[in-house]
Amino acid sequence: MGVRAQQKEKTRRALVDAAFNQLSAERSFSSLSLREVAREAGIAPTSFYRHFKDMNELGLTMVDEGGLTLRQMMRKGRQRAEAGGSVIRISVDTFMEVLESNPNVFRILLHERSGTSAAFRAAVEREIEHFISELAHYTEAQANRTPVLARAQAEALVILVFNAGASALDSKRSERKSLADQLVLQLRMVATGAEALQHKIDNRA
Amino acid sequence: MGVRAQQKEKTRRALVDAAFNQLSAERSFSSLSLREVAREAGIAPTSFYRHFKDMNELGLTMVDEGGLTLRQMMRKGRQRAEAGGSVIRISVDTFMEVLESNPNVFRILLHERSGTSAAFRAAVEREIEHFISELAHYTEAQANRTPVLARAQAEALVILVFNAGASALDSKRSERKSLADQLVLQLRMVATGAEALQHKIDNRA
DNA sequence: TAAATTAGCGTACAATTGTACGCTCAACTT
DNA sequence: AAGTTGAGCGTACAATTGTACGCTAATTTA
Repeated sequence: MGVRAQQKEKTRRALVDAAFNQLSAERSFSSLSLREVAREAGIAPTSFYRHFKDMNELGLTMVDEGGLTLRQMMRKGRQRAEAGGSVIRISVDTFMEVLESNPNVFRILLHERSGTSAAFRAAVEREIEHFISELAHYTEAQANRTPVLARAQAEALVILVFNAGASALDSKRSERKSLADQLVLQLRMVATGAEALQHKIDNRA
Repeated sequence: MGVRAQQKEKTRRALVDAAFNQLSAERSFSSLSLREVAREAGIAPTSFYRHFKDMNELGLTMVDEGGLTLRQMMRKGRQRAEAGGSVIRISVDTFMEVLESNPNVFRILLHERSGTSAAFRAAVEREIEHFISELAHYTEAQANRTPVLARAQAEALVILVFNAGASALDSKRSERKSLADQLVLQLRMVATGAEALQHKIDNRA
């Protein structure tokens, strides 16, 4: 890569990083301004357009990147689980760790999921869909579920995890432990229920 | 109530209604401007302050009102259920109807739940808490659950319903049916799972 | 009836925003 | 070596925003 392209990439990263940096519990993506982001990235407002068509394009990039980051971290966690132990427990724990180290990555997904841009909502949904189908395939094979059931179960699990994540963002570390416990209980509930429903179907056949 | 107070109340309503009106899939509360709301309500921007300290106060009012509306409609639906039939199925159906007739009421709750104002998030959480505890008490009595279990179950149910509501807002009517079916399946999953976990506890004792 | 209150208005202002336009100059291509 | 490209800049402008301030006129209170 030439010197020029390298520098451009660097600036682009600075923009993305600046935007992620400005996210917080009090600041959503849609409240960021092009000028502020450019300022923090150290370039003139108008130079922003050399990298993104508009703020939306930046945002969608962030969603994609964020989803990828999250999935990678969760996958790493799952490898840890293969050494033995409850998959549910370990997954919840890694999730909570990810949340702690990358709150803004999770924040943008969480917020834009119910945001005002259809494109954003779709992008987030796509990311979540990755989680769901990964999980669905896992349970379909592992627990011998009907595809429909596996899908419904996986979706429920992911939703519950995301929801707990949202609560966790708003709570002190001391409260997070019981939050995680409650989440584990709920996930077991779903897993057990799916198991039972599956048996009912199997016996009927 | 005097003529004066009556007129004031009327204007206040106009403001709240105007704000609800301006909500849409593309427009969240935080993107509304004081001026626009005042314009639609037919008053001067500065007159807004005669009714609310600022936009936040308006928004919190809307969340409270919205939560109340939702609960009332759901309660009405539950009465219908008492005539017989699956509680889950009927609740899901009424929920979907509520969603169709009052999308913006649901929208503000959904959006501000993961919004940028701690006060808003807390207000929404309070409203959701109403749903959860109502439901928890119901199952605790009805199905003889441990309080902890009843609580976890109720929370899971509500979360899943809310989540499906969010999806429903984004889908055409034709897709809503299968969405409702999937939701029912998930709710049964949780109910069945809770039942099983409860038995496990009971037998251990 | 006289005095006090107050909903609503109009004017005004400082901030901030997105972005159009044209320039520069370093990097790249031929 | 000569010519082209394009990242980044500075200036400029029109919109829109929240809100301070003081007035009017109708209702309420005394």
